[in-house]
Amino acid sequence: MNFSKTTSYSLSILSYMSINEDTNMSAKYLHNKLSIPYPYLRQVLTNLTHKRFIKSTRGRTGGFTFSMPKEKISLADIIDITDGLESLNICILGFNKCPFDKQCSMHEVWEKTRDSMIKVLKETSLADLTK
Amino acid sequence: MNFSKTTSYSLSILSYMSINEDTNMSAKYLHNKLSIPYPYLRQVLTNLTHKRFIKSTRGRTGGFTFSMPKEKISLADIIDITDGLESLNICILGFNKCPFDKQCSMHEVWEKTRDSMIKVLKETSLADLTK
DNA sequence: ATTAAATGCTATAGACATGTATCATTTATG
DNA sequence: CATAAATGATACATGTCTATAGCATTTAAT
Ligand code: FES
Ligand code: FES
Repeated sequence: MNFSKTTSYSLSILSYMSINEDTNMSAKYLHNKLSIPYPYLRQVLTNLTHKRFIKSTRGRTGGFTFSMPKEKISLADIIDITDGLESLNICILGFNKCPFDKQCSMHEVWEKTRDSMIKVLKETSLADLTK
Repeated sequence: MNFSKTTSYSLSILSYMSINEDTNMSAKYLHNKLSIPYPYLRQVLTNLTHKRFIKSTRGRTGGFTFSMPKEKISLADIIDITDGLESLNICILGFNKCPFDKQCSMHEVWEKTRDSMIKVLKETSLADLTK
């Protein structure tokens, strides 16, 4: 499993932005705050804009703001932009199919974990993070 | 986190071999049984030999056998050959450092999980897998 | 002896995720 | 209007993990 950088960056960005919902933040500003490589950050911001989580303003004082209430954005929603929660539906030891007929030795503990994680991801909104 | 292919293959190979501890198995045979790409499998087998988990016999009827009792090989030992258990010591959401002062929202559930997983990996030996 | 079939060794190729660069367009400011 | 500073869009570079290839060496079988 494990989430891609793009997903991590998306989470960082939106989490950080949710601190000040109504403030317009530029890519440059976010770059300084979050230490994400500037050109990569730009890409991710564009992507988040396309996916309608945030909206952009162009021009000299341009930047990004939320385009929907942060209560309505769950961490799962953000992960679904790129990796998707399905990326958790794999054998943690990396077997596509167990060499035995039964499940691998990590299956039980991993299955429980996965369920807990998905639950948390679905139930946690950006608004919750700042509480 | 998540384990590399090399680690998965190592686990598959040794798990499979542990079914018949005293049988000499060739790379070709294992390739047919485990569907691991032959040249990659060769690499991994060489590596496992260097690390003394198995020993090789060269020549026409050559192959690989365990060089230590399978009761003494834990899954953690195998993972330590390549990725190491330390690969689990990361933020599951991919933050190197939380953008907030506090831990990320997945921290608690992930920490518990990680502990459980490490426990299982350390306590499970190859011998246990065939019970 | 010769051949076939195995491992030892190591260099090279490919695929994919990550990161960079460039130019066009928009808009506030003076 | 001219400039500066922002986003839009997209192509390119880099790095890393995964996979392949090739030749040398060893040994059993004929
Ligand atoms: S078979 Fe490995 S986690 Fe389910
Ligand atoms: S800070 Fe994310 S798992 Fe600990």
